[in-house]
Amino acid sequence: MSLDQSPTIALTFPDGAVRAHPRGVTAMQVAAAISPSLAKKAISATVNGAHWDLAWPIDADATIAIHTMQDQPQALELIRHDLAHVMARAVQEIWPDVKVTIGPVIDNGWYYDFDRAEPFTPDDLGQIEARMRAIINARDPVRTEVWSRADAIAHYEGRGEPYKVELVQAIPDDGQPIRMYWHGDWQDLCRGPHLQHTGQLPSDGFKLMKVAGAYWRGDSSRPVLQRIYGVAFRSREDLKAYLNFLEEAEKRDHRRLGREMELFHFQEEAPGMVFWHPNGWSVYRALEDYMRRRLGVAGYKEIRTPQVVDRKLWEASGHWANYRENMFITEIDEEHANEKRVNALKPMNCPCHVQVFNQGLKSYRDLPLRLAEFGSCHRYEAHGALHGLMRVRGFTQDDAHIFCMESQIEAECAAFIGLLSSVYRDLGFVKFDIKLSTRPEVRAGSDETWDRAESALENAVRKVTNDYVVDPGEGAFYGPKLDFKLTDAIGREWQCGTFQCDFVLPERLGAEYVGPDGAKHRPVMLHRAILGSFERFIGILIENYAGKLPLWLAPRQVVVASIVSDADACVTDITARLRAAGLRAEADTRNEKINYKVREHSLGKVPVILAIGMREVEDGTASVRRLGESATETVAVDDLIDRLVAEATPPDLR
RNA sequence: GCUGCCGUAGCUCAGUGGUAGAGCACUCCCUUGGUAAGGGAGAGGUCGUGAGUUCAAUCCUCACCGGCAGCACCA
Repeated sequence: MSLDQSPTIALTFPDGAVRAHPRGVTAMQVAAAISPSLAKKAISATVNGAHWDLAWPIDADATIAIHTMQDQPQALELIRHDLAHVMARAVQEIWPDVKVTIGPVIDNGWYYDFDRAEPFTPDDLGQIEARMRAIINARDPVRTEVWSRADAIAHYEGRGEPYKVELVQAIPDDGQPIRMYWHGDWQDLCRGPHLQHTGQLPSDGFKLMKVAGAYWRGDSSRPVLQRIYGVAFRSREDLKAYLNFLEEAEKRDHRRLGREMELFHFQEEAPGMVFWHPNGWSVYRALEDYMRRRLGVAGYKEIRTPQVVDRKLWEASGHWANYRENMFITEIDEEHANEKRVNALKPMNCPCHVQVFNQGLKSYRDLPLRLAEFGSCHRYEAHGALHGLMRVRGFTQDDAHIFCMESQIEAECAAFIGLLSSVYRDLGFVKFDIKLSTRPEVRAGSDETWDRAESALENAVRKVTNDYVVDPGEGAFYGPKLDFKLTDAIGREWQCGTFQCDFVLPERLGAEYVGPDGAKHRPVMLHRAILGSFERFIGILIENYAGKLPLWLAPRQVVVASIVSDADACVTDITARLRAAGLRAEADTRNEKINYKVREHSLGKVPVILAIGMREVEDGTASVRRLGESATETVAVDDLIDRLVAEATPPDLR
């Protein structure tokens, strides 16, 4: 032990001030030295960058910042964390035989997993919330103690808490403190930090949301626990804002809008497969036509490959060994087949694309060769994974594979990022994040190859932005990859685009080209997609726009509605002219009032409603009403058609 | 795939151990109405499927199918 330590340490505050304090001073004492009111309001500190409990001692010179509820990230972290404990305490007070496990902070709140024979009911949640409020109102002081491993294990064994025993045992025995956290006479294992007392929690800023089963430690071979989710914010207002956000998300649910807008449906006989209706298919085709043009301009060649392929190809590609559980396997009915062959519906397009590449001898002069396919794929996804258009079993990707030399990866990647950002912008997404996933532990290819591929991707990204994250070890075994996550109108993130290097498949399927040296070489294969699957992307578009798609994507762009039946002929005529001009227009000459028609088409998210009464018939005009606006405008039909045609032009053709 | 909940008319949902109801939508009639629901009448379901318990099942039990939420999965 060092005996020549100075009895004081120097603490540096955010404003640059430096103050001397006794060695071992707590953050609470530091706050108190500044002012009694700060001491009262303080919730935690940041000491040398670490989130620090007010009660923990500081043993050396450090930078320090004292936090109050004004400091949102720290406040939310503490509130959610402590509420997890308060909830666990409330549950054990009500049901003493329930066993506690873990309760981490997550986005917007926390959860806590309990081992209990019966699941919690919604009534239980109300009861737990009430007990939590009582604990908060009791303003129980919080204190932490440092225990030895042996004591902690003995303690939990004595209390019959096997999960906690397992948790303590899992803490590496490297001298890090094992902290016990107490409020009142209830106690939990926790690394902290925590609030001063339970009274600092917002008694009306949280809500228990739902109950779900969850595996202990996420392992599907281990017991299922009862998980309770809560959300928490600093105030009742923030909580309300969040609940409103959830309501907004619910209103945008593409499954509901898909029904209301008559876009698509699902049914039992084909779970996870979309039945596209005329309206939905119209959106699909507008998007596909757009992508086809963009890919063509970017130098891709479109191809089409089989959907049902003999298992031999899947064995060669490695899918039969690694992906078979997710594949739809077909067998030909023996009565009708001369030979019995086992086929599979393709879950991916890449092996077929290599077959196209392999036809004819390729020269380095052919590279890069960019083969695109709107490839219809099928994957047997687990029942529980299916979710509307977002997770389906039959889908179509905007897929393409670029066959190139290693030296071309960087340029191809840069061009791809440029294309992707332009496409996202056209589709209404202004923000997206990039993630670079690098070599995993188990991988194919030499370290030198990985070095070059990773830096090619990184260099390509850097040409566009320095704002990207690296996820070490998360690459595929066959090569590094970039993932692109876009942000929608209400702040949710969706991973859609991807760019993956593959050194393995060309090898497995024997792809080669003749180099300048006259010898045969392996091409690198780049898997890439911008939208991901059309199905899922359309789901994202619907939710992003809350159904109010931009005119060029809207299934019914214009509805022409008569106000009186004497205007019906004129409505039919205008509709025909709109269609002749290339617009998707419908006539509504039903025997209904204009109010009724306007309401119905507004709910159906039709962007433009034209109302035609006798005045319009006589003047050759139309009364134009835009979705979401109550004002109308009367415009000459000829001008209107020109205007709408211009507006309905896809962004790449403007 | 796992846990929990759910499955009644096209949609949203109510309901009962003795073979079912509402609102909207739909059809017809009246109404010709100027920008988010005009009025009236009518039609529509063997209550997800199969088995069991029972004198009797839409209702209770079990299995299966599908959906929802979460988990796991997303080579």
